[in-house]
Amino acid sequence: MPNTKSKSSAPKRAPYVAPPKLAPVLPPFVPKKGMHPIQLVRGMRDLLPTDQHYWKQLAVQSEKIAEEYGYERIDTPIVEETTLFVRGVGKATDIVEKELYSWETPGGESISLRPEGTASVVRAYVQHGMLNQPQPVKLWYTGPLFRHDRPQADRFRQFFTTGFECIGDAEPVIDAQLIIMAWNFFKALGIDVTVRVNSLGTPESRINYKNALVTYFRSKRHQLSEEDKKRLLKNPLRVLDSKDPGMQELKMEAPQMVDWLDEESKSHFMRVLEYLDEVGVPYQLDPYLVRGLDYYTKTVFEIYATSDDQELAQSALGGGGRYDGLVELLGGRPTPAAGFGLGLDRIVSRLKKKSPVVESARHIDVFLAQLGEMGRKKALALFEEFREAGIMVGEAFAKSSIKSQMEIANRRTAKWTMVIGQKEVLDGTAILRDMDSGTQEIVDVKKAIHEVKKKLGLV
RNA sequence: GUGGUCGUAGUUCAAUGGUAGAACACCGCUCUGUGGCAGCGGCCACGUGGGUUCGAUUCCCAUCGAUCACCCCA
Repeated sequence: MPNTKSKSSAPKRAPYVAPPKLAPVLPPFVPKKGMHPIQLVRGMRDLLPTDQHYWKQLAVQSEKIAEEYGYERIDTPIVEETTLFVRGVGKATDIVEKELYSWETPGGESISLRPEGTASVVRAYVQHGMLNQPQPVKLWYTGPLFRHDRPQADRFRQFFTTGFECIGDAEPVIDAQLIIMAWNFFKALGIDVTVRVNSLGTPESRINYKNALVTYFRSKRHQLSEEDKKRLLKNPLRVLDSKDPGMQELKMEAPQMVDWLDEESKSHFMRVLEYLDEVGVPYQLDPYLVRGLDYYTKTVFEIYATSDDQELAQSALGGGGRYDGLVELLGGRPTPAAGFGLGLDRIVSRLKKKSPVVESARHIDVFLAQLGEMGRKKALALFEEFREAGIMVGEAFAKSSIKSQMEIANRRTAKWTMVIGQKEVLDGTAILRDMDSGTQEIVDVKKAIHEVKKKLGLV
């Protein structure tokens, strides 16, 4: 090391460590016939350039809504300690029981790809002491989630969501405003949706209700299908959602959730609905709406595309609710909170169906066509000048025939094409062609930028 | 995770127990000096593995993937 005179304040140099031995050189990879083609891992997807503008639209809309309602962006890792989800989402939920991507690290920690966003945000809220900020703390995020489901149309193992979490206030107006936000999000995108709402009450009232439900259906056991008997054990509230035709009558007489809500939850729910009425956001009461995460309390809601056609609109575009117990569950002070998430993949899919036409070509002001090596050099340099002047330039420097360059200029709907060949370079000129009329003129190359600006009305 | 359907060029679709065609797209030429048109040419596929068969893209099995329902939700 030539560095002999080290400054006294400089930190001590770390002791020299020999670089690891290089791996033995492997023979070069030779493709063989019969090799299986490498393709996407099941449930994964590529977001192709042709679809990017839909995604961008959602990104813009998410940010806009967040700003309008005073939510601040937060990004949490896609990997968390497994315990976060086991505790937060609930051990017995499908999401944790069979859909979690978990593994053990070399260091022996059990970690998981996040299957939802709320737990991480609450973890961050607790860990960074956000309880010391003015309450409620309003946070939003967007990113990928992972669940090991069986894939289907609009159902992926990696999917993208945008979520909004409002932590630190118990008022029903919070719940209502979250629903209003979600409603406005879809309204701005021009997607017709139906909001379904329900109240699960406090954990205690929910348990009482569950027990009542189980008692009721047990007494009618002989009338239940095998499927529903299983459900009764696993998730009694789901029995009410059964499609079994024989169930319809039984359901009519089954205990209703509303009747088992504690007084506080009931009045909370009524007030949420009043607020929605006040703003004019339509909703459907859905007494069978249960969410797949244990942390929900009181208000829950889901958003579905309004199926105007025969398309099955059975998959929710978004959903959320209140989770008053979660902050405490994750080690924070008892803190009420509520939030919702939006399924971006499914929303993109709706947007695509709604307006499948795509205008792909990016806008360019002028296309630079070159001819011969001298022309190419000049055009390459000119491109930089245009770029620095803020003019959008198109080019195909790798092409040599003027014809193919004109074709590309045309395809990219350039209004102007500037042609520079050997002759022009020697003369210090350039040809400026109007692509609509086909007329062209010779301009001084030194004034080329000014000339183009003039044509574009920028000067 | 359970059950059903499906799997041919980049895309949309054909045909066939004797190894596959078209359209569009892409690349090139006609045309190193001018795009939208045209003509000509090129490129590219039977998801993978096994079985039956003289011979399989076709029939059978498995597998992978997609899709639908269940399930679940985003």
